Amino acid sequence: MTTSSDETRTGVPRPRPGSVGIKEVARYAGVSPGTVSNVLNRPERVAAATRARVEEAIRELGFVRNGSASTLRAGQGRTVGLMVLDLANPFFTDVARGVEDVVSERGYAVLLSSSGGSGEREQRNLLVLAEQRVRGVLITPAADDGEHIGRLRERGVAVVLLDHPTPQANQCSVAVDDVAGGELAVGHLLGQGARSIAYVTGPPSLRQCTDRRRGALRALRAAGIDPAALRDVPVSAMNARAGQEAAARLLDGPLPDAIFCANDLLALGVLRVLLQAGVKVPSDVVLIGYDDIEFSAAAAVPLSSVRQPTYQLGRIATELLLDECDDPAGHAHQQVMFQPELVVRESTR
Amino acid sequence: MTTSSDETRTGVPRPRPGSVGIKEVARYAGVSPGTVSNVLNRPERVAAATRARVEEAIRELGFVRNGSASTLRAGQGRTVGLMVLDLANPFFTDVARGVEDVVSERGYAVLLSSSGGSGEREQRNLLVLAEQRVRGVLITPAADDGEHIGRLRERGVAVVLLDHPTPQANQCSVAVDDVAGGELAVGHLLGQGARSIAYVTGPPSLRQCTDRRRGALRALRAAGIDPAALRDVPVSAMNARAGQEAAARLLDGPLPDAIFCANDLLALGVLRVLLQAGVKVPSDVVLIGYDDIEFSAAAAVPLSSVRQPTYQLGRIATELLLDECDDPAGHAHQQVMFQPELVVRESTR
DNA sequence: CCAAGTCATTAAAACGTGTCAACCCCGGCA
DNA sequence: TGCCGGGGTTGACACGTTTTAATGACTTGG
Repeated sequence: MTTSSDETRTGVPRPRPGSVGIKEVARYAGVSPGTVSNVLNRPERVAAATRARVEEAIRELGFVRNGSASTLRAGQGRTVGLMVLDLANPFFTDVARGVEDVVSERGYAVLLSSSGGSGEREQRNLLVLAEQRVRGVLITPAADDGEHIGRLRERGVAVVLLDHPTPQANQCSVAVDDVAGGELAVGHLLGQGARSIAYVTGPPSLRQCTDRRRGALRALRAAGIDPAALRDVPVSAMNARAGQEAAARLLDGPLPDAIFCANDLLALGVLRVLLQAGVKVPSDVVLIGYDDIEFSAAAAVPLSSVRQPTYQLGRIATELLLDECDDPAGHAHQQVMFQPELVVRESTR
Repeated sequence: MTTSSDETRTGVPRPRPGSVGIKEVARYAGVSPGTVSNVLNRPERVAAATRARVEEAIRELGFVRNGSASTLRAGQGRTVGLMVLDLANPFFTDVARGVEDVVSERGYAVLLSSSGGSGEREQRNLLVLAEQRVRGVLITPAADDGEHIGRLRERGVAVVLLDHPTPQANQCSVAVDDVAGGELAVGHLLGQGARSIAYVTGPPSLRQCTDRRRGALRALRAAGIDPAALRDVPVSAMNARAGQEAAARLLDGPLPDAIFCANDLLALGVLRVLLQAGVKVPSDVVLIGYDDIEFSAAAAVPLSSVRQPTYQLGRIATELLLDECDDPAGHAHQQVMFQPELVVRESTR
């Protein structure tokens, strides 16, 4: 043993960190590079004593495996892509939390991307993910065509649709029944005596919006009410500001009995403007949102909403994805569909 | 020109997508692999005609560059890591939005990681980032020691501290003055007549919490009030649930005049329990949070808070990071410090 | 004591790209 | 005509790892 910090007990000079590769580790431990690789990837194949020596060398030299080289040679890496619609929406960040937790547990890494609802940006970012050779992609599609998503799968990238059901049996999907959710919401509004309902909704290209609308109509039909009782109030984004604009437009004409917002961010924006205008919720208008984000319960008037198992959505989707990645042969595609749950609070009482 | 979709006009069979590399493109375009690489990396060096032919081949074959090989050979890739404290906190998701926007604009990709405030998890995830050979890391440190962060930098990874000031001139940091923020908040509370103040705060390992506390004490001192007027109410997490627990504890004893929460999530939790217990805000207690997240304005009692330029924080930090990555030599480290802003709403009026 | 295994280790060949020195072609100049 | 120069292009090697077939040492059963 020497006390010099630059020399090992075998007299091999220690390379500067960053340039230390499997070879240096091998030399330091007195084995071949192949053995070091075995220690990293199939520890059971190497004798306990040598393994210990190699691990010691790894620690001593501060070796960290070069993921690029590994991915290149092995043909597959340990990263997955996550493409969401909107990072500012707690719904998606809750999903992302679930994703990140699972991914981190299994030693993977997650490449984050946001399409912002734009098909073009989605496509551009998917290209970046493809270049990075992600093993799989979790995606809430912005444009419905499934064009470039299909291409991804052809390239051998596992894809799980996130918050997006699919009838096709050749892929996994995890979603919540938005039609049922819309029906729950509007059914509840009707039960509270509402007869005219405004539906504040994002662009029709978003499946979530149209599905919730279909559910709303179904509830009306079930109650024997003219579907015309549902009036669309389209907005261009799904955030609180858009909700404020929607409310301003609503205040221009005669108020409906009830307002159903396609998500809670919209509802919070609507609520704010209504209260400022002196409209009482729920006595003048009843209001319900969707997603049941954490903040809805704490709103000026606690918001009724439709709850989705958001965090679980992210977890399950990621588990499906990684299962497919880790064992593509023995993997059976699943289409998971959760049922939403009505949460009644002051805004509809 | 032939009509077959499997053959090109030159009769070269088209390889299946996924296995098409720079070589296949080269053969298809009738050039050497080196030229294709030049088209990708230094287009100006190749004649317009050949460049067009290569680009055509790329499009035709659906070639996607293998990022791993590229990174391996070039020694550096086009990904950066983002390590946040808590994905469920809108503060960090706003920051993440700024990061993602810039990163996406510049053709980079972002590896997302969350430490959840745990130094151990932070270290584990940093290792994954190092393996992926990220070019840089944006990090809000969970453990203050700067131990493994230093190691990262030694490895040649650019590091920008996010929401974390540093006195050291050898690195970039972007932060908001938390001491000033704490002073603003408590100064305002004192101005409203408060003489006893509870400070609901997370673990002392979080710099944000201790800095805001220092600011609070400074405000007390400036007003000539005994610092003992500030009572700590420590909680183990920085979310709404922890806020609820803190409020429950507060309700056990005599209520203070005012409550200062280390962030808005805590404040929203506190507010909820107070209202349920019949405590009136602001007449019985005044309440102020920190961060001014979007939802604070829409709370049951609109919440006073301390606003930070969150999205900008993410943008600027990323720009600094990428500038350093793209030109390490000509890069001058900067320590950016934003000033927070008091936002007064009903909860303190 | 030998044949047949078993187990641990090794050497060498890939993986797909970037880089760099060498090379070729063509026009201009002496 | 010969030479020079420079833009365009090429070929081959290197990056750090995984993998496979082969080698060697050691055990076991006959």
